[in-house]
Amino acid sequence: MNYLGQKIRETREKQNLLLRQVAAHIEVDTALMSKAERGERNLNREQVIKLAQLLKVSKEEFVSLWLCDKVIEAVGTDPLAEQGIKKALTKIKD
Amino acid sequence: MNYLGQKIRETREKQNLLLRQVAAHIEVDTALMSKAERGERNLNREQVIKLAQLLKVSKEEFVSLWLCDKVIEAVGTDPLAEQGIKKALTKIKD
DNA sequence: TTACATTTGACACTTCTTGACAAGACAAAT
DNA sequence: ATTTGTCTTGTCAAGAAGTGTCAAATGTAA
Repeated sequence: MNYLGQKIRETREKQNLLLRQVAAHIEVDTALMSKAERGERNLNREQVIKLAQLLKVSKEEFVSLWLCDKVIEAVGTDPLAEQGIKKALTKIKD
Repeated sequence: MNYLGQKIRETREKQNLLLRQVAAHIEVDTALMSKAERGERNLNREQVIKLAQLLKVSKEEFVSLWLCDKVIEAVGTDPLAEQGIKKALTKIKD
């Protein structure tokens, strides 16, 4: 499960781009790109932004999805996940 | 910055407990407990729960603060942090 | 089959985390 | 001024986790 990865794959396929091409654009191996799309590996902020540019999606959308995935990974499957996230949202607004 | 750590310290001091005592309760070094209260080291879920019991605070409060800290750490100081957290909150409700 | 795209597992390498220890800073009391 | 007790800081080694690459395996279409 990985929202950004899904989005990247979906967008990439819509534009008939190969993993190889997308991987080249951020200068990583195709294998890594494959893993990133399936949520097996994480990308860094710079890579996410470059991908947004290549795929002509707003940087904001990709970066916030990327952060979203990080948040979800941080709370895992904890029963109190929702409360934890809510608390973080409240605190961060200061 | 670390909300759970602050809360632990505050509660511990109100009850006149020493770092040493609290540390002993979760079987860690005093130095580590000191760092945990100042957000320099992380505790694990079990330790957080044990501390809640010792300090007579609800487990839910401590665990959700602990998750809150993890979320905030995950998004860092990213300008899109708030959006990322909001997105995660939406997605997690399914 | 052949050709090409993607996935998988293994690997080296680096960075992060963990718990432990010793030494230092600090304050209170004598 | 020295002792005592609490807390903090820096460092260390072992283990865990992350990063990117390669080669082999799998899938897919002509």
